[in-house]
Amino acid sequence: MVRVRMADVAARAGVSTATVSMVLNGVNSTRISPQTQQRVREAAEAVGYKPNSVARSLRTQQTRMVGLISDTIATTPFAGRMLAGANDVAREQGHLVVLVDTERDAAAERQALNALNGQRVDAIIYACMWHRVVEVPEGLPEDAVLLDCVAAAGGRAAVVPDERAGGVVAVRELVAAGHRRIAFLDAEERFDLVASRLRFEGYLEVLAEAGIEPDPGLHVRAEPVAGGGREAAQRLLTLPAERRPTAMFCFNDRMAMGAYTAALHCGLSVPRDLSVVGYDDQQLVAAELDPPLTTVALPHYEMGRWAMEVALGLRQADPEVPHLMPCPIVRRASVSPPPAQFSD
Amino acid sequence: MVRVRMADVAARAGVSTATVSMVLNGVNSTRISPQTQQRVREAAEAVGYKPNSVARSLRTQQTRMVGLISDTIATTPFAGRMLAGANDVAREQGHLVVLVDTERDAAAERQALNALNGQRVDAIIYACMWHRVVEVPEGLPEDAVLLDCVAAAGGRAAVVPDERAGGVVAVRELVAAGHRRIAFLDAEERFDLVASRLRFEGYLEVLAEAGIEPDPGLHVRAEPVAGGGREAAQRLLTLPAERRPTAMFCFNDRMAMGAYTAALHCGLSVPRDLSVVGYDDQQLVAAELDPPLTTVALPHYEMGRWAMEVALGLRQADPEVPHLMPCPIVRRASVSPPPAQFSD
DNA sequence: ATGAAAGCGCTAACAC
DNA sequence: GTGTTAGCGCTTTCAT
Repeated sequence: MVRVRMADVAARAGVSTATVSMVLNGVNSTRISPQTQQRVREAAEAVGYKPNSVARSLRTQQTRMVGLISDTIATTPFAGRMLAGANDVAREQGHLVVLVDTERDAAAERQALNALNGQRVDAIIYACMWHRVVEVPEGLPEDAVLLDCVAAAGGRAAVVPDERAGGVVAVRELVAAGHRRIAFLDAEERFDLVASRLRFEGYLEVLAEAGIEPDPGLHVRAEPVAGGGREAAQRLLTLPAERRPTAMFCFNDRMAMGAYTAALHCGLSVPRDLSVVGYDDQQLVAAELDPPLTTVALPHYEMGRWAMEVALGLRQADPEVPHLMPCPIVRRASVSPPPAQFSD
Repeated sequence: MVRVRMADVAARAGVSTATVSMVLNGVNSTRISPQTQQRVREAAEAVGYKPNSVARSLRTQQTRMVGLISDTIATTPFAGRMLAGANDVAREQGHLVVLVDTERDAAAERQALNALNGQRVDAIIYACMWHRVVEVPEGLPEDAVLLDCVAAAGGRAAVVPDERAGGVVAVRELVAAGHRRIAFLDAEERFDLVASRLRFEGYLEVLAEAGIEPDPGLHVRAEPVAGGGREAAQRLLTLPAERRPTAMFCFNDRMAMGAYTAALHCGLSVPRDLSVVGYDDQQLVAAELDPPLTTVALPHYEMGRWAMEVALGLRQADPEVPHLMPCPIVRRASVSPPPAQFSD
């Protein structure tokens, strides 16, 4: 790669580098005659000039790069859409994103921050791959924005899914279909999932508004994977008829997948005998189940965009209150009215 | 952020910036007295000096950043492990990865290349989210490395999964269990998947080595999603007993998921009545099926590492022949010997 | 309407 | 053993 500098363009156009800089950046362009501008552009084209952003950054003190520190891009398939959202905004704004995966290792986080600060990125986003409360690493700049997590200490711009509203919309879907015995297949408490508590609140809220007395026996917990969902659903489905649920709201799509299996094993058909709503809208899963799963989508793409917009100053954020991103329901085919004998 | 420069450290330590530079970079360190070194380090610490990589890059002509251009991080959950592999190597080498998602748009690719070249990244990786033959974008540097794709025109360092060997290992697993009527649930030709042809070759190879005459009726095609797998499996399972397969090798895990459903609907149990092997080892899916799916893993992490190693010059690559990364089989619980009446 | 020149913060050849 | 100095390639103020 032959290196051609601004001086080469200047020489060829018979002007100074200052003029070339102004023309090419469209700065003070009124002050430079159209003819000169034309000449400069032609010269740049002719010599194949490509600006050197490193030099530019050194001079201007901004790099047009934003650092994105994430735990575990590796181990969840959710990362993609978050990165995509952040990346799209960055591109629209002529910025680049520098990605660092720290796998939640404190040393790696420190190293990442150093590297990013060293490269003088214009902003930093600190992302988690699932909704959490985090102790932010020491040295994370004040104006870093948190993506899919909130700071334990507070005081940070942050965006997380509106899990409570998601729980509400999920359970309302079931109530609207006529269900009254609605189970919540929750994650076990040991996983300490903030989403768990919030979605449960949403569940309770809808029962209350529908005048349904919550049945503690319908709030069951298991490991938030298919096996857990299966086992929990199994327990529920072997209950005596009058205590058995006609619908299940599952903590995530994997548990819903397990609920499908349990139903099948009990000779029940979804949604005819049992309605199911999941959470996550997991790629390549929710839509592929049989029947396709009605679920609540985690707004990863939108959160990614939001975080980048705040990072780039395109949008204001209140550091005191995390932004709650709506979780839209995705209607597919796993909900129908309850079997006749259970309707009101 | 107060900016403290090398000159500040030099002043405080009572030495020149050259000395500071040498000490802090460990260059020519023999030539500088231990006392001075000590003094410099203390001064750096005291004033909170953080090197400015931008200035360093300008001077040294290397940025310790590598660009990773990818189509669609957004739409597949496979991206993560590839990024993780690349990222890990980069970190080990003190490099940062600059990620650009172009969504396979030519204009975006051009823009990305410009931006990356402008930032003077030390290397470029061009990644696809599934195995393809691509027309590389004009302007992609000669020494860019291709990840999960090969260049139509050839002549590029590239790494892709060894799909043929993957097909072999999958089908051997079935043959070893005693199966002789093994179906291949393939993707339809219109999807134009290079993996499809290759895995089929592996399938045929194993049949040949086992002395099994391939039955064209057992090579069926469908859309490579759960619905397609289900439908294809359905067709196969309604065949007369003597022509029915006892095992299915599925193009991907989603098709295998569909095959499970079909089996269930026919009152067949996996693996007792039907053995199934998938492909991809899709995260949060293969292991969650019931029974957990035996499948062939796509070596995304390893390919990501390989590409980064080549990009950073840690490893040589022959640009004439793409590197084939092994696809290991992941044994779970979907394979067993065929039902007694079908054994030899 | 354009040019000269001073840096941005660092490294490395050369001097002493 | 350590300092001087000349850039890396660009932007921007100040002169003309």
